Amino acid sequence: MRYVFHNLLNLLSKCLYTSISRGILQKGDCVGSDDSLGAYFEGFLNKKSLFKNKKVLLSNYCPDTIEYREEHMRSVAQVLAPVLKGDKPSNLFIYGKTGTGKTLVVQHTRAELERVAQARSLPLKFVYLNCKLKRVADTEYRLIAEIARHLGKTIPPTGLPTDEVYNIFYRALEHLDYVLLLILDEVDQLVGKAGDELLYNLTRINSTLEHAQVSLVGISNDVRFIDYLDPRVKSSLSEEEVVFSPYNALQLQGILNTRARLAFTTHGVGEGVIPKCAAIAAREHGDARRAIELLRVAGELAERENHEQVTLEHLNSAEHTIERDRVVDLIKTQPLQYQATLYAILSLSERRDSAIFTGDIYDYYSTLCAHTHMRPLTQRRISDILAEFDMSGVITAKIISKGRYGRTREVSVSLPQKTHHKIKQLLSEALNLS
DNA sequence: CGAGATTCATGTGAAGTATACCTTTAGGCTTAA
DNA sequence: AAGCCTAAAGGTATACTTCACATGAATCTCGTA
Repeated sequence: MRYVFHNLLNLLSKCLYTSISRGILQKGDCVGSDDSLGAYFEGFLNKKSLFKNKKVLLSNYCPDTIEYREEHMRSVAQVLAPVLKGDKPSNLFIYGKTGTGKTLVVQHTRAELERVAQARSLPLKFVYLNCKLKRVADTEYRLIAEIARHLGKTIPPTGLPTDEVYNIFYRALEHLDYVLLLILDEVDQLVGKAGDELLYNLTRINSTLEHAQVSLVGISNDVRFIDYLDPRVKSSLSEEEVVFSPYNALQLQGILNTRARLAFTTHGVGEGVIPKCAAIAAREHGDARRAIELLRVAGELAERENHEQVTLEHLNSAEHTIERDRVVDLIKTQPLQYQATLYAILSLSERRDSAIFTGDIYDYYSTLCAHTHMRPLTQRRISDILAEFDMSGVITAKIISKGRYGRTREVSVSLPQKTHHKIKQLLSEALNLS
């Protein structure tokens, strides 16, 4: 009971936070005294909005048709279709860089299947999980527990033996008597942390189940990921494969145009904004999600400044805001010790131009801990934390040997200067530094 | 001069520990017959 | 006697620590030309 409550609280604070970072509530938005507040709201309501329908530009929006992905849709649908006849479809594996429409295509197919299945009351159940989410689905126990929760079981966050969780999961499945389609987004992250035994277990489930059937849909950003797997897992997981290639600038433009038409008022978007937006995203390996986000943030900026149109300037400032928001989101949710480590790295990196090594970071971190009366973690642990930051892309760490002078990680921050400052400030607040 | 040994600072794996949480069980208390 | 509550016992996952060994190129050493 207590942890249910806890989860709820967590969820609430997350919601609040995301609305702030998305610019729905702006920290600086408050106006003068209470008297003027009413007037402000009136004005806000009367103000003509640039947006016709902003939802279209949010990252969780699912369009009716997905442009330039018809073939992929068809392949995915082909693989999953047998589910409608109550057969177990082949396991499916999907690769592609971020923002190439993988998740979108899968979600879309899933929604369609669900619709058809519901209309004919077919025994079909989907579970979609993003394995990257920290403290949700990043270990074997948590993943299985999370799936079981989707099947209507309550599982404590810790305390049960893992086999027991498996058993609960099996029983829930048998009970359901369904075909279960398990969609694991960003599996590479999971396997990196929890090993591939977990996937092996999942692929083997069917042989122990009598009534229910499970099919896996794995989604990965890393194309080489499949090579690291145990051959047994590899062969059964990728019975079918679909590869998503990045969008080119022209396609991005097409996508943006469609969305913009839905989202903005007729003359809401200025000349050349969309091509520029597409160009920026194409430069970053054709990430459509970013392109759309960019457009949205630019629109929000324009609106806040009471502009009639989104202009190129808005686009430019949006580019900075976005990168920051992404990293801020990531960092805000990190545990305190991680934040302290990152703060140490940032401080060191602005203090000097030469490379930073693990030892320096640890020294700085230690004094930082002494300052804030935190119990410092050991160097061993910091080493692991650095490796994790490297994985998530906030820093770049390369293990180098300095010969006589030992072996270490050569760390550099992969953030633009402007972001760098903001983040550091944010961290110093979080750490209660003055 | 060059091959091999040495060295340093830290990477990395394995095992151990603390903490938070779970279920089960046993004992004590209350209640109703 | 049955039912309920509580605390203790016994168990697990996770984050972290401790211990011990692995790494790999710059540097040192020493034999040789």
